[in-house]
Amino acid sequence: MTTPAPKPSPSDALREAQDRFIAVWGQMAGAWGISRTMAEVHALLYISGEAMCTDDIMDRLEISRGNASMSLRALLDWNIVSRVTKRGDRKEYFEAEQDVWALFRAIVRERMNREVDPLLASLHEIRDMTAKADKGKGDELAAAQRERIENMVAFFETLEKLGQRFVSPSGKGLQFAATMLSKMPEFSLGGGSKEDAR
Amino acid sequence: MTTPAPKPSPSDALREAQDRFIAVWGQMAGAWGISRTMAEVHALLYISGEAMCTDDIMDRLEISRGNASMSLRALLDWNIVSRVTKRGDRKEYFEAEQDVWALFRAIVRERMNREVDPLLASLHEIRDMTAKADKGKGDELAAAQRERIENMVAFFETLEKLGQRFVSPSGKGLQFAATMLSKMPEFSLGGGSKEDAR
DNA sequence: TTTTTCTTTCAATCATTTCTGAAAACATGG
DNA sequence: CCATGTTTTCAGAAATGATTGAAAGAAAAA
Repeated sequence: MTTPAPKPSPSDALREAQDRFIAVWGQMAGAWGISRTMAEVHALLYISGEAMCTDDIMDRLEISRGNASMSLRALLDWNIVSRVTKRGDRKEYFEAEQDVWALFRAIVRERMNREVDPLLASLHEIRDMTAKADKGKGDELAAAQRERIENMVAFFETLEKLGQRFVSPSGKGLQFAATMLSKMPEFSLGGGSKEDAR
Repeated sequence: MTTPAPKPSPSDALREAQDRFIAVWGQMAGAWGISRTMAEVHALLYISGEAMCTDDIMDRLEISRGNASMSLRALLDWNIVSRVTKRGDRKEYFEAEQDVWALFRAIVRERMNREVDPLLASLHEIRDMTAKADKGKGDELAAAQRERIENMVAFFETLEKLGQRFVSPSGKGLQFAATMLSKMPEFSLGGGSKEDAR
């Protein structure tokens, strides 16, 4: 026999739950900024918890070899999935990060690099362009526009720093802070006089 | 003369900066989960700081009337842009929220409603499916899968609560916390023994 | 080296999303 | 009521993005 100890296959109920999970995760693809299939591959690897090879994935998700290969490659780029090799087996296997917080740290890290950093760079340039126009002469419009950009820059600089915190090794600290913050019953800081729920 | 006090038009430099801003913001569209044009319309309204009518926007962005109308409607749905009317003018004008933090609170609010809430609902169902399969008998696979979903659920419940905080009127508090957190030189909480950068 | 097994690439195809433009709907003033 | 100015809708066109499949590339085994 070729498979002396075949991996135990999940019961039907389990597999059905997996399928739901994969579908749901696939729908969120847009939110993570990745393609549907990529998300589905990740979902499969995460929920099954085991290392799978390209063919396993192709079969289970009914996608082409090319698609599977490209999706896996992209997931590797995102540092969300890693390669593993099995002794005496030529194929490559893939497994997903199992720590949920680590997973989201990786996602945040990538999105910071791909989106926030370039945005911030552009915003700085735009601020300089506007500031130049504002130079000296009291141009109402220029001054106001400059302020609007300034505000935007300030926001993203805060976001950037927060992101770095979350992503860095001390990110565990932020994780802790987030958990606390989400659990605390209520708190108020500084200014609020009358607060009304919208 | 029909326009006795025409609005002062921005200098070329200013307008060029606006164009850059619009383009950059348009590229971020994917990140906010809206279409490119929608983002550009918002960018234009934000950076110009003034209320504009549909034709102004069509002309400036070179888009069709239909597109402008649909984008504006969507921006209104997101509570990111509001209608204003000018006395003695039949047209409708639109202006963007100018408070950057309020803008992002609105975005977070929408995304929570559209994405996180449904996801969490599905996740709960999936957890129950898996839990049922795990019922009683000590099925290794089921137990492990159940735990993976449990972790995911826990993460999104934390996210959900954090989001509610940020979005709620007391969100100003979180804004404050975020600003502090991003400025603080360094801090450590709880466990960290040896932390290493990856 | 040659064969075998597995992986990657990419042009063509397919699917989805976005945009247009013209028509319909709506509103206001005469 | 009609005329006029304005906004919305929506079927089809265009653009963009995802997927396939077959061929080329790599790497190990024979």
